Amino acid sequence: MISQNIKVAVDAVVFGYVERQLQLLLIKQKYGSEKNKWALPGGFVLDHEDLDTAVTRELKEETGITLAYLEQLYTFGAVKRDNRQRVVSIAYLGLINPKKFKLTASTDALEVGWFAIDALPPLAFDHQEIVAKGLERLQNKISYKPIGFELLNTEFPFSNIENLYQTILNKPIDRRNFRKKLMSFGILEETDKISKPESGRPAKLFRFNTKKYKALEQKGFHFEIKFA
Amino acid sequence: MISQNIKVAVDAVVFGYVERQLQLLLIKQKYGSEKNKWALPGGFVLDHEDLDTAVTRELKEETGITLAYLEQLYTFGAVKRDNRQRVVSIAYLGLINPKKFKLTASTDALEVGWFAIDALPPLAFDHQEIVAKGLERLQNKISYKPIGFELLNTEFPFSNIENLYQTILNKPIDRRNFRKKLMSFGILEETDKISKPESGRPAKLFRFNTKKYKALEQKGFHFEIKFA
DNA sequence: CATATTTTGCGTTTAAACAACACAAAATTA
DNA sequence: TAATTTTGTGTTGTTTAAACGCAAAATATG
Repeated sequence: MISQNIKVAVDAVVFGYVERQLQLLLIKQKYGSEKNKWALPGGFVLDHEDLDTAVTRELKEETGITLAYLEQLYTFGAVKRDNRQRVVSIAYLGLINPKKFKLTASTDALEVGWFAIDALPPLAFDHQEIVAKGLERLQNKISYKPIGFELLNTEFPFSNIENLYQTILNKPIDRRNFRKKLMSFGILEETDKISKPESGRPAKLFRFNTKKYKALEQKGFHFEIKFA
Repeated sequence: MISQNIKVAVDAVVFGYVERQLQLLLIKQKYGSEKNKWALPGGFVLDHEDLDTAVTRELKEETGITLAYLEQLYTFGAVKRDNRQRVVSIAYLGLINPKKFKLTASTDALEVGWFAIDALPPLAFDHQEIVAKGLERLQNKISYKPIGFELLNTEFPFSNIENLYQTILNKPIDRRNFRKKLMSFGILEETDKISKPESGRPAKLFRFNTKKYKALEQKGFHFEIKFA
């Protein structure tokens, strides 16, 4: 067998959405050459664990969070991306509603925090590039997969999903056409509850019906939202 | 630093298109537990080389081929995907016109060959899964990126690209609508040459204008072909 | 208490894109 | 000379997208 000296790591680009802001989960490095810099949660893969298991474990350890949505993003393997040694990192994209977990820094991390995506601190290694890739994936994917709901409460006023799309895509969309289109899919069900907003008129609460979506998908249905 | 015993490899899912058939490039393993089984070209990454460099090198070494198109596909890292030891493999998707290279097996490969995608031999490791992922990516991507041309000659009759789409998507498409749509983009230019078919009427030869496409893309143009 | 403000919740009209479909002309083969 | 294969256009009805306007329900304001 060949002799090879490459380490394998995983990193997670985890997005949250709070108060009309897209946020990114970061930790402050405790050790290493990039000590005290903010970085993506992640770490080395154990010999006996699968890649997604490794991300899940690291996230739990470093931030206390368990994701609602996780998918492999891209693998970063440039020779000099880490100056200490050769590290190939498999990046994952994760989504979570930040309200569902309290952040708890621990083992490898001094601090943990949510940062507005458009006001990130300087990041360690090539993590800026990884985040860019993650954001790009998210922006593309919400147009053809209903993953945006992972970022919201189970029950939400329609304006929430509408604002979420505008925030993530960073452009205005027509409320009326958006609502018509989304409702036409039949994957949102109306609850009998009403929101109590801080200002303005109360709104019906909706719920994303995962079962219905899966069933439709099975029948060849293809979620897709286009924007003017 | 953590002690870790994982090897990093790359594998290539390389597609070719010949005579209305989608083909896959395979090599017959010379060594190892999967000796004499067919497998994807690939191998271990050297400590000092980037991932895409590694794929390119391995492909050249094992098959003599240099790709026209290459993109990262997905990373496969299940603990037991290789029974000898832990190997994480970054898979790449490649496209080439098989006519452009003569296959030359060498160092690590007993034989090299093109196989019709719907008549593959049993594959080593989890390579079947990797191929499935590659095919899925190809099928999706030709709908929104003009990568199909990488599989054709520089100059080709229109029916070639039309048949290519039907073959890859494995379903019939309406010739008239397809042609109208594709021509409307203005990224195909007509040459003054005429094909000499083996049967039927001669046809104008077209050429994909990469420059024009890149320019349009810059201006926000989005290649997309939908099918009835 | 009346009025302004915010936000919700529809609905219409026009333009563009898609889907479905037919037939004649240019070559080769029989 | 006729049959076969393949090319190369159209047209029309249907669906979807784009661009709009406005009234009602609540809260905030003076």
